Amino acid sequence: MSTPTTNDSLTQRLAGSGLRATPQREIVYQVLLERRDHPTADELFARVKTRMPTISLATVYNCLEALVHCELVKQVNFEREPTRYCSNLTEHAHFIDTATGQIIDIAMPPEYVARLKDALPAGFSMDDVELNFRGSAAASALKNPASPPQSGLIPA
Amino acid sequence: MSTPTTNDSLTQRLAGSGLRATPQREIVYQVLLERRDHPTADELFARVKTRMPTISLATVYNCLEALVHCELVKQVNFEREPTRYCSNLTEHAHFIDTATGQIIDIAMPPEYVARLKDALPAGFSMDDVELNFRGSAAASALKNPASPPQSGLIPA
DNA sequence: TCATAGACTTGGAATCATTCTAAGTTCTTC
DNA sequence: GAAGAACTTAGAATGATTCCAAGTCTATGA
Repeated sequence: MSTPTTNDSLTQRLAGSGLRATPQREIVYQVLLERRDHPTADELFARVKTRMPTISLATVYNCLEALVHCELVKQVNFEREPTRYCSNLTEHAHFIDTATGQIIDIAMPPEYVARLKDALPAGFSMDDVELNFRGSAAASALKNPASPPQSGLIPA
Repeated sequence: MSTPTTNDSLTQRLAGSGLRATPQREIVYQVLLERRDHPTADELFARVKTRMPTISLATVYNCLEALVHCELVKQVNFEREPTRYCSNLTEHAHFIDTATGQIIDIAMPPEYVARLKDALPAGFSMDDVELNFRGSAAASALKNPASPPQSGLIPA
């Protein structure tokens, strides 16, 4: 069972960049949406293969490139680890739990981003921010990151 | 002509981690201090070789590892580009000028870091932040980043 | 409906930053 | 000054990602 709405918007988005909606691209996107962790291309490849055993790793990379190109997916990098892929398109920071390696999205409301931007010295105009926290998250926060925001950032 | 103060502190710092101050480590550190851009291991290798032609790339990596270990140098990563090395130990953000690729340090005063920390939702305790801006910097800012801070961040 | 061209997929080779390895060199210490 | 540890070195190995060449699919238009 597929989700026509999602697939339609996928098709449209791809078409908007002059790209086609192929079964491979649909599955890769679908699988990425299903678990909102931050898989690497390799992990995604393993997940996708269970449903489409003939797909190749090169194709997973190609599909991800297409999805990134039409802005349905974002790439996330920490240190020099393998690139991770993220289907959360809202503006957000990342919290990396150093104990578990788990990556948690932390929503950044527009005011917060604006505040970051305002903090830049004169002469700098930014069009993108990247904010990564590293530390330890309470088990409750890891499982159910829904505590109320304190002053700007919102658990996602 | 060497800077005894710097070398002494280098020796002490290394000793503190049970490491020796070798000529290779001294030169690599020296070269890193001389130009406060953010060179890659390869770029650093090229600069160091002019003074010590026999040094190997592996040694440059080893020296950098030692310097990072004893916290005299920090590693900086953007996307999946080669790791860059930074001798600025004060807390700072990075601004990447998308036109030139130039990386500019933007000092983050302790209050600013505290503010970032406070913004985290309950249940998260951070011990490290990474803040990267991407955009375009005025030529004046690139050459002489000394304009007064507006609301928290300070050009470094 | 069929031919054609362009877009996609695929497996394997190539790339490139970084790490590993094994051998030789240099300190330290006793 | 000998033994052992710490370092350096060149080159091989690794691993994520990209490239390449060949084959397959799909939209178009005669």
